[in-house]
Amino acid sequence: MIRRGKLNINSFKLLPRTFYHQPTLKLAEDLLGHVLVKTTDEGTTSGVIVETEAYLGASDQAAHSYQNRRTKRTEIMFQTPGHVYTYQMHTHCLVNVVSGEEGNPQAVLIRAVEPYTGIELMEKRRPVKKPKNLTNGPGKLTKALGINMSDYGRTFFGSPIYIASGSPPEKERVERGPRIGIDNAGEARDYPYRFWIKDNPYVSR
DNA sequence: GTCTAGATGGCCT
DNA sequence: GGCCATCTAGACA
Repeated sequence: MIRRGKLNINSFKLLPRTFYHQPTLKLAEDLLGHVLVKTTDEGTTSGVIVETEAYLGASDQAAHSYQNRRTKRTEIMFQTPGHVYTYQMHTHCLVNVVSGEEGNPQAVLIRAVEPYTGIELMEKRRPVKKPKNLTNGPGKLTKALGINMSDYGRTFFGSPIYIASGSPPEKERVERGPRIGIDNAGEARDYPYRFWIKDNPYVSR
């Protein structure tokens, strides 16, 4: 059970690096319920991961690393799992967890989180009328948590951006379906690589 | 160098 | 539903 309200951030328990060494689709599902944390000069904010998408690299037309395309941007995807892959999309920054063993450029996009700690700071960074609009999208959550391109290439274990152990949902609370916003990715458009926690109000759609 | 499309979000009608 | 901000990676010349 995740505790609400006041909480000592020192009680966050880092997920070990071994956690990231598993098949990308399983990692995408297993990340649900864990806690994405970011510490900056302004303070610490965190959110429970409630929606993810897997990008399977070489064979996945929707992935930046399709056909093992190796560029300055995708370089980090070729590294060991657990690295941070951030990139700019229009006016926003999106955050991914690098997956797949070294040389296999896969990743998991974090599409939505449920605000957990540091909510005041998040609201200061991202004033919203409806609470759920704080973090119910990949560009929204990065702004609320203060994640940006300076996080590119870090790891999720032992840096200002990390993932702490939370409480994964029951298996029957996990839903799966096609990814969002990749209409021009050929047949990859319909691959069911998106995972989310059923009925969670912070899921993007 | 130039051009284009994009794993989005906010505001408009 | 539509429009567009804002900017960079990637392709091509």
